[in-house]
Order: sequence, then structure tokens, then C-alpha cells
Amino acid sequence: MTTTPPLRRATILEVARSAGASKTSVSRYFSGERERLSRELQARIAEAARCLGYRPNQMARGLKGGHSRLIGMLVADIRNPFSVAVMHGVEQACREQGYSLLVCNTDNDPAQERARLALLASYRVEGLVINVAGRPSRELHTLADQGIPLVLLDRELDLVEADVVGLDNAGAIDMALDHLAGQGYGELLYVSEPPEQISSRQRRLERFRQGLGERGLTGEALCLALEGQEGALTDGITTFLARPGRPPRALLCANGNVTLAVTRTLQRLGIRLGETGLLGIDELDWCELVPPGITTLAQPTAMIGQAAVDRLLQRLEASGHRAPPRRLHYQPTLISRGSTRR
Amino acid sequence: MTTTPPLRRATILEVARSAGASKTSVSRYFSGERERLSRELQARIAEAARCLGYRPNQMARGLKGGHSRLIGMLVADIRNPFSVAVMHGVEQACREQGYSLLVCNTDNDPAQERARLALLASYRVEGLVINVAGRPSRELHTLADQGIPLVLLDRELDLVEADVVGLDNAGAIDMALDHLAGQGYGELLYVSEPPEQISSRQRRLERFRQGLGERGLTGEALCLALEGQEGALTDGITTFLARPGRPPRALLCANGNVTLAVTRTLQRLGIRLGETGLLGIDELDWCELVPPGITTLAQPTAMIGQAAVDRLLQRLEASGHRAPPRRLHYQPTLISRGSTRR
DNA sequence: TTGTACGCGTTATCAA
DNA sequence: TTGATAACGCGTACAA
Repeated sequence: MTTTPPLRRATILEVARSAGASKTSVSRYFSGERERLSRELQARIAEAARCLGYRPNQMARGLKGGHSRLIGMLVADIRNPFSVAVMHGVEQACREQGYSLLVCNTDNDPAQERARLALLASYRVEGLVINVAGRPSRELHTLADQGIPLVLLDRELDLVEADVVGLDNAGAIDMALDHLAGQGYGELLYVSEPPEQISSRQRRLERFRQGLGERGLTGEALCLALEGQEGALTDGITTFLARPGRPPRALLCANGNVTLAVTRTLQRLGIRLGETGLLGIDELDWCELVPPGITTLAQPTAMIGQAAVDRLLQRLEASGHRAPPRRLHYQPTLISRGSTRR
Repeated sequence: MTTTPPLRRATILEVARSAGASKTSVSRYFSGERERLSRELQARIAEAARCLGYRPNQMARGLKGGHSRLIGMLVADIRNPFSVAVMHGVEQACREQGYSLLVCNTDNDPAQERARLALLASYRVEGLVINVAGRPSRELHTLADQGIPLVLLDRELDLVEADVVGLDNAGAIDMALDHLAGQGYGELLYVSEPPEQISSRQRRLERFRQGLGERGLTGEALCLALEGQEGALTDGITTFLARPGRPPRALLCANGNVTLAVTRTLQRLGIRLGETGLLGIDELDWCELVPPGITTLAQPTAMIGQAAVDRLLQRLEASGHRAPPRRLHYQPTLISRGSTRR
């Protein structure tokens, strides 16, 4: 015999009445203190809860105990496979620890970032994993000052007390330069989206410039927005390839989006990969499919996601202590393919 | 002069005290009833709230009014670009309407689906957009019975009262077959992941089989899991291409994941696209990059996401009425490239 | 082992 | 135009 469930969600009180027990007992049953209840009472509560389709109301729980069991995540670009991969790791780690993940996308818009941050705060998330879009906002400072654990993903911010988890950018660029130099490419073009305000882009660019000289390479950097600038990208690449002399030349792409745009451009120009080298940061599904295969530096996305949550939980457990911020930088893996074989 | 914010988030009561007003007034100020307050009182409240970094607690709001302003979304595979694209649309539409999106990934695991569903219910989401992983669970029925608006994405379920939003699967297959037939391909291999329990896969497969005869084509279907079955995929394709006779042959991929696996296999086999046709459902970044370009059917993901939220909100507004479920099926767009040009 | 009573932060109702 | 007070659903001292 099934009772038709009520339109409104059942409350703890209704379960208690239906089971002939008290609120307290029902609460205990659902809070992992079942042992303290007699077998018989447990059975009555279980039955009543099942009939009514009862689920404890997390809102009420959070309100009472101050624990929302919610972690917030702010993603700058949800359509970026790298972000999604990290998010997958974050979500998994959260779940394993009994937390849920509230994800917001900002589309790289600082205004939206502020709004979403305020939103997450209003749901009283216990910690925040943030892939920042702009410079530190007042919202973010407020959160940090209130002692809510913050983890910055991939992009750092000065003036904000937060852990940082991401790629070892300098190491990655070194790895790329070593590989390219080793394959005999002597002249490089580094293509990046505008580095303003975004620390990981700055680090990579900076190291690229340093690293050239150290290895006796020559080259330059091309920084431009990928949307609405297709012409500039084509021009930049064409100019680079048309320089006098014919040392083996290669392009180094600062991230997955750049790799995509550059690959498109090279195809349009009819340029053969390998002869002209191509190496991209971020591994993507299709890099092996574009002949002769595009060499990449794969980021350890699962580790990064896991590490972000680890940092968060560590701070949650040690709330009060306020340990100094930590920075974790992970090494990429080089996946060598035909695009860097001459 | 800035007051140092408290470690705990400020409450309405603290703001009220600090502003020399009552809780009620502060509540009114933050609930869009500012007009009812005198200019002077508004100013005092604004100032106090700013100093304390006050934000209304959504948990408490939800508890009181029964409105969590939360929409839940269940995604079967967060790493699938199609899902992410739809999610982007859903999130955008939610935001525009003042709702927030709580996203959960199930990794196509029915057990996780049940768990995440329970979770979303416990946060009292007001509506649910679901990309189901398995057959209807008890959890799902409970939700539906309680009158929580449900929208099924891409995959339908019998026995559950819910709106359905997705691709016109039959139309898509027709479009694909017409295109392939028009390009002169006479013998087709349809490659799909196992269709069990997943309505969209079933519809597409079914229509493929029907459609062959109607157009005087021959062909067959190959259904297999993509992971851990690479050998079977290679065998299936090899066998297909080695059949006696040499009518122009083409492969039709049931979704983006299949297109990826099939493209990998074809490359490994050294098969030239175009000569052997290839058409995939779902447009992906890289389809234009694999020479000579892979022909696809692009799904209108933004429209689908928007439509899902529209349905949800419509039901939320008309709560009580219980209109019969509606099904919305959108047309794909054919993007013709070299892989179907002989 | 079980139950009573209070408070979490908010909004709705009613009175001033 | 404002304020006091009672819920909302739950967890938890405390009492039985």
C-alpha cells in the first residue's frame, strides 16, 4: 500500500507523528546517530520516512548549524575543456568528502564575477574555488576577510589571502622551449591572449622571453584577443613566417584556445605542420587527429582539482589558525607528436 | 573609515541595530520594497549594510518562503561538449530570470544519479533539468509526484510526467541520410553507443534502419561501448569496408563521442575521408580541422538550453494547473565539409 | 533510550 | 511609514 505523497515535501515533524516518535529521534536517525535508537524505533522511522518521501531539508540544516555543505566554484569560461576537466576533479573530490558543488560561469566578465560571488556568498558556501576573470573585487576581499577558505585556480591575485593551485608555468615554458630547441627549431613565435591581469598568461609570456636568450633562440610574442581579431592573427603569423632567412620556425601556443585558433589559421594558409613547428599548452581530444598530430603539454587536471579541494578542506578543519597561503604548482606532461618533428 | 568586517557573516538583526531600525525594515529594504521606506531610513540601512558587508542569507530566505531560487541540473557526462553547451544556455537563461543553477554530474552512473537527485531535492530546488543516465528511479518519481517541474534533456523517460526538450532525432537522421544519398554513398555503417535505456539513441537507430530502405540504401548498425572496445570498433569498420563490391561507403556517427572514436580508428587504418564518407551528429571545434573537414549535424544547443528553462518557469508560474507534458524537438543544421564529398 | 524547548536568519501578518 | 511577533524545518542542550 503506497500513500500518495503530499505536494509539499514532508517535514521532520510529519515523519515523527507518522512514526509515533519525536522530532529528536527522527533527527538522530538522519544525522548518523541511528545507533542510539532502538531497533524497533529505527524501523518505524524508516518506514514512515519512506512512505512520505522524506528528505532532511538542507536549507534548514545549514541555517541551524551554519554548515551548508556547499562548496562554490567560479569558472571563467565553462566552455573551455581545461576548466571542465578541473571542475570534474573538483566535483569528484567534493562528493567524496560529502560536499556539493555550486558552479557559476562568468564568461570572463568581471561584472558577472562580482555578481556570482555575491550569490555564492548568499548561499553561505563554506569554501570557494575560483578561476578569476579580473582583478580582485571588493566582493572577493570581503569573502577573504571573513575567513572563508579561498583557492585560486590557475590565476593568482595579489592582495588576496588565498591558496593558489595551478600549473608550474615557468616549468611548462621551459619544457616547451627545450623540446623545440632540441628538435632544431631556432626561431619562435609565442601566441597568447592578452596577458593583462591574468597571472598565468603573464608568467608564461615572461618566461618565454627570458628563456629564448638562455637557449640561443630568437623569437617574439604575439598577444591578441582571439575573437574579432582573426585578421591580426593571420597577419602576425604570415609576417613571422616571411622573415628573411630560413631557420626552422615554430609556433608556441599559450593555451588550448590559442592552439585552436592558430591551427585554423595555419590550415587556411596551407602551412605544413612539422616543417613549421607547433606546440600547444593544454591537451585536447583532437590534437592527435590533425595530421601529423599536434605536440602538447598536458596539464594534470584531475590532480589540480583534487588539490584545490584538499587545500579548502584543510583550511576548513583548521578554521581559526589561519595558516599562510600556499602555492601548489604542478608539472605538465609533454606529448610529442608530428607537429614538432622536422 | 572602514569597520573591520566580522568573521561571521552579519545578520539582518545586526544591520537593524546598527542602523537603528527594525528587522522588518531591513528585510523590506532587501526584498524590493525600498519604496515603502523613507529616504532617510533607506540611507541608514544602506550604510550599515555596507559597513558590515551584509548579504541576505538565502538559506534562511528559502526556509521561510519556500523559494530557494535554485534550479538543479543533472548532467550525464560533464565532459561532453554538447552537454556543456546546453548547460551554458541553461545557466544563462536561469540567471536572466534570477535563478541560480546547481549542477551535478553523474558520469552516466544510475547509482550516482539517484544520489545526486536526492541531494538536489534536499536543497529544495524549484525545478530540475535532467539528462538522465538510466531508467526512471524512485527518486525521480518522488520528485515528479511532488509536482516539482521536470525537464528531460535529450533523453526521454516513460512513466515520468515531464516535459522533454531535445533534438528532432528522426529529422536529424533523415537529414543525414538524404545528404549521404545525395552525395552518392550507397552503403552505410551506423555507429552508436549501446542504445539500451537511452531514448535518443534508440530513436536515431530506429530511424536509420527505416530510412535505409526508403532511399534504396543498404547498410547496418554497429552498437558498442566506446571504452574498452577499441578492438571491436576497428573490427567492425574493417569488416564493413572489406565487403564484396565497391559501392561508395559512408559511416554515420550517432554522436560526438562516436565521431571522435571513429575518426581515430579511420586514421589508424589509413582511410581517406571523402572517398569513405563520414558524417557525425554534434558539431565539435575540431571537425573543420581534420582534413578534408568532417561533415556534421550541429544541434542548436543554446536554443535547447533556453527552451528547457522556459518550460520550467512556465510550470513554476502555473503551479497547480498541471498542464500535460510537452515535447519540443529542434532541428539540427547540416554543416557540409569534405568528408562527404567524393 | 526518548522527548521538550529554544534558536538559527528570514519573511509575513498584524498592529501602531 | 514603521515595528513586534510568529512561523519556516531543523539540531541540540537538557531533562525525563
